[in-house]
Amino acid sequence: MESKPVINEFSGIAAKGLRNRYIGSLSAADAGERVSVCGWVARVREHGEHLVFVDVRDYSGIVQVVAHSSVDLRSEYVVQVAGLVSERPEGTVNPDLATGEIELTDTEITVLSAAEPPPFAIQDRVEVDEAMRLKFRYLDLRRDKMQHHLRMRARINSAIRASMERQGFTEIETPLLWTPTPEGAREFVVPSRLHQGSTYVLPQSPQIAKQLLMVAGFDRYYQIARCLRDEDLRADRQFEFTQLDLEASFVTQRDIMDFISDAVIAASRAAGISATGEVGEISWKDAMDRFGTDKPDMRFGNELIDVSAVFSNTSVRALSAPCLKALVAPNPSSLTRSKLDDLVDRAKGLGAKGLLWLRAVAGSEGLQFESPVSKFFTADESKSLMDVTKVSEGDVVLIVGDAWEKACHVLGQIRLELGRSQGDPDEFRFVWVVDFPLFEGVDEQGRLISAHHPFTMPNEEDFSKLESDPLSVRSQSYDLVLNGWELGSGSIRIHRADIQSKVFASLGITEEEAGNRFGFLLDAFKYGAPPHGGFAFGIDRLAALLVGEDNIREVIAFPKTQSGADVMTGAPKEIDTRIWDLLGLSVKAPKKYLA
RNA sequence: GGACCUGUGGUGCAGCUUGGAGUGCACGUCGGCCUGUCAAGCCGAAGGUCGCGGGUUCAAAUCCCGUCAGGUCCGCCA
Repeated sequence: MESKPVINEFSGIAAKGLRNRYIGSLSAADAGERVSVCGWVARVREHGEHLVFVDVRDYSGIVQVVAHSSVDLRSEYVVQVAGLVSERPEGTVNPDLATGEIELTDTEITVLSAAEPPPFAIQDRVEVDEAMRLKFRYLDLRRDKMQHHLRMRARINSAIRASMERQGFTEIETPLLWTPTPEGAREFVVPSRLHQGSTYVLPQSPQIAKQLLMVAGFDRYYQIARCLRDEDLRADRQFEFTQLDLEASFVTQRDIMDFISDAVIAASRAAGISATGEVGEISWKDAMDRFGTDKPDMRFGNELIDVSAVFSNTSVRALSAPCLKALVAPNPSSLTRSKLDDLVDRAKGLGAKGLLWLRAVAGSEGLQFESPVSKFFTADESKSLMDVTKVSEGDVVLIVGDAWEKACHVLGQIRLELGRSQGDPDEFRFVWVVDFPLFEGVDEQGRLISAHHPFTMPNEEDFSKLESDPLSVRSQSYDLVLNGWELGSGSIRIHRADIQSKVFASLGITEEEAGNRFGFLLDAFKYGAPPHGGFAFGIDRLAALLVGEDNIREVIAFPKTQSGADVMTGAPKEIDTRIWDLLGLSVKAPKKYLA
């Protein structure tokens, strides 16, 4: 994508010291003025010793500097150039350059710092291996694209802060050295020197701290917070990430959703995206039914269709399943036999027993299905399948039969795979996913598992089912999704001891266990806890999507590789035995040296 | 823990299917020429542990096994 420089409004006056202008601010209107700029040599074009062009770059732009004697300048030298802004001679204007109407003449060039040839060209158009980019991140970041992305991210942050402040939120910092909680994601452990054998952990989120702030009476708290999770990395996941974290008291779910919607729309505007429209809304059940995922990409259709009823009396074994989901594939002509076989493998890889495909072709008696299984269909089944899927000639229908959630999930993944190219990269479809189940299932010991966390308030209409039918209880929790990426989630919290006890009981958490794990929070709730709820969304993800990237590394200055290494610093590194001693720890032989 | 893709002068790539001398392209670097270029142009030169280790073979960048690094995904993760 094209990256335009993000020039802060005050650029023009901010230039001081060794320069009085930013390069991108120069234009024909400045002709005749002597200016001083600083930057890096982007390119030297020497036409003999009497005419040399030097392109000098700062983050805001590039300008052509003219010299009439040989210069000892190479790429990436850091220079200060004093010169006269001059309109270019007739016929030499460069329309591809923002400063293409002018050049600096009568110049005095000072080398502030010489530079070795860089290991790769500092140009957007040069693709560089990821490991190389990360090893020389300071050079990678010098490129226009990365300059643009990080400066845009700063603007997004700023817009989010402004939105929060406008809505009456107070920014409060919470500890990085937190207490271990035997919950969910793996925590980064920080051994204590003063309390040997004990540790702090780095927070996975400020969840508990912000609820305590509610008890404390800070009724609208927010923080742009670093969070850390020791889980395997992905394109949208780093160990460290940044969230807009907020919590508010005396509010409903709707209030929280409005606060957040305001912030993300403001962030989008800051990123130059105006056409976001309203934030949509869909229930979790609908999202699963129609898109096969709780984070639907709603930029394109091809929704899943329930065809269970069509084959309720089928003799085909593959179709005898609790739930049958169908998808009319986009671009059916591209689905060759081998592509279809790949899809079958993909479906199996996702845990499905199989994937049936049927192609609608013109036959002697109108449209008919062509497929390895279609001959086992009754005429009624064929007809009814055509009706419900609304196929026309050439279409391919894909069917997965399984338990409801599995069938939805598998076909939802296939939908994404086939439809991804249909999503308009310039469209931003924010959507709230609401009415999540309170429990996502049961563990090996038959205990219910929290879908969000154990303080999530059940939907009031479902209170009565907590004991009788807990899996059908909906929670007051909500996710924000953008173009198929989960940006974040939140919930209204339980602030009443009686409801909390019931939920703990459902989760198989005893009073004693609850006390051990969350004692200080439960204690706090005894002293007057306001009804409260909150939300947190990933700014890395939001920023990546808003600048058109599909990997959050592109909006993080110094990210880790997928194996969690920093190839620039070499972290993580083994440390000296003395440091372990100081912490009262010893280390077994590193795993890689064990047989 | 698992699946797949990638690794070849400083950079990006081709070569690998079907083994035959480190072969090729573009950029960069170094030297020379060049007074209006802007991814300047022209001429010339230097630059290689084909990620690493092992195997097969008369012969391996190429085939096989292992391993390391980077990436995408599953598991994991809100």
